[in-house]
Amino acid sequence: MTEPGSRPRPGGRSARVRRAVLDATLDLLHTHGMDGLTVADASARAGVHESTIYRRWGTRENLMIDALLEEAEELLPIPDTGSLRDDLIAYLTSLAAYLSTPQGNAFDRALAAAGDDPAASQARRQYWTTRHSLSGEIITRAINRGELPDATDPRFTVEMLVAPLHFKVILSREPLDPDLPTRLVDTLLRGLAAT
Amino acid sequence: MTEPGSRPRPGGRSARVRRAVLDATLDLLHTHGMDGLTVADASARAGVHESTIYRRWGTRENLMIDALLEEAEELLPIPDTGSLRDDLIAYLTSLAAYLSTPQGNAFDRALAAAGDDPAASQARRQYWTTRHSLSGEIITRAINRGELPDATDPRFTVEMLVAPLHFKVILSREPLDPDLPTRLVDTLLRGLAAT
DNA sequence: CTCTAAACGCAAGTTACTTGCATTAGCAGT
DNA sequence: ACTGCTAATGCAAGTAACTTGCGTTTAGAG
Repeated sequence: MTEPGSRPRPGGRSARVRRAVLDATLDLLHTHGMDGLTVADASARAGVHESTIYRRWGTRENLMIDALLEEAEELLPIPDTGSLRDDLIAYLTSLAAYLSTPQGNAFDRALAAAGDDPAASQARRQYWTTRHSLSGEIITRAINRGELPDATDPRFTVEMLVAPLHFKVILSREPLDPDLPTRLVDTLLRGLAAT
Repeated sequence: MTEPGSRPRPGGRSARVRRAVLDATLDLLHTHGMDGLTVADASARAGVHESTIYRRWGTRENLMIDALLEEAEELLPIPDTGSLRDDLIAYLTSLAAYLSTPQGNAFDRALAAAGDDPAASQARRQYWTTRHSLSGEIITRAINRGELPDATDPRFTVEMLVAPLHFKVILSREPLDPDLPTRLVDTLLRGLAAT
């Protein structure tokens, strides 16, 4: 055996069940929306018992997060226009568009509503780690082009820009204004005092 | 009668019940934390039936929000030091301190987890309206002192600063670094390009 | 081909939340 | 004060969400 003590079983039935459940969950999310998703429905559609889902994912929120994770990755490509300002505006615009869809909205709110159990914590860590490393490239490239000081913190900078979008989606529940990305980027680049 | 059709009954029993329930809820939040609060416990401690709470508040989250609303107001005073930078840093510091307490943390997460029912929507609107009008004064005063351009949008500006704090509390679940307020304020005031 | 244990199905149980109905108690008008 | 009206509450039964113990299946190692 390769691993002493535990024998994970990634291929075979587990993988089949996982895919079936995630596909069923995505289907239901697309048709009924985030509030219309129940674990019972998802299990029935996946041809799997309800308790299987609860055992693997723990809560409804964790299931939603896992199902929407893959989708989110590919819907948020990292632009590379050669200009820091354009890169940032493009990135924030696609993020705003995603967060305005039912799926993106559901993903953000599920991530916010999920608890601190191990499954949710790991999903959170995984998502933000890959997201930060991807979006951080925009900043790193700008530093290499000489557009930003060497000491610029990629993660801190990106968070200052994306946080207001998430804030409106999750906390104040306001629609995202189309020119919000541009305002955010220009304000941060120029500083407040500039006219 | 003053209002045709409906007769509100603000004084008397309703008010007594409301106070008793909110006090019981706050007590339980302080002792058991946000996850330890159940509607059954709160109702028992308030000497009120469980269904009364569900009828008045609808959900556990709405009850938590309502109970923590008053507390939040007085814990976030608006500083007036005469300097924009100092005002902002002081404000963000007190906000960060509040969000780091179990109560502040619970309040933010309850606000994020609450749904879109009328009760929750109204609580949200009320909270952010008063909060924005209060914190907006920092910006307005700075404009009047000539520290900022006349066209500066108070609400937009404050949101750019507070959003990263809420983001870490709700979405990434990271602790708030003590010098985060200073970094945020200085970055926004000077702009990214500055060294 | 056999053996083992992780993953699953099943069913019963617990907890959270909802709802219809009878009762209580503010408030208005006398 | 006294009386009638009705919103707000208590009570109890019901529904739905979630959990758990146990027997069964099945992927994978030897």
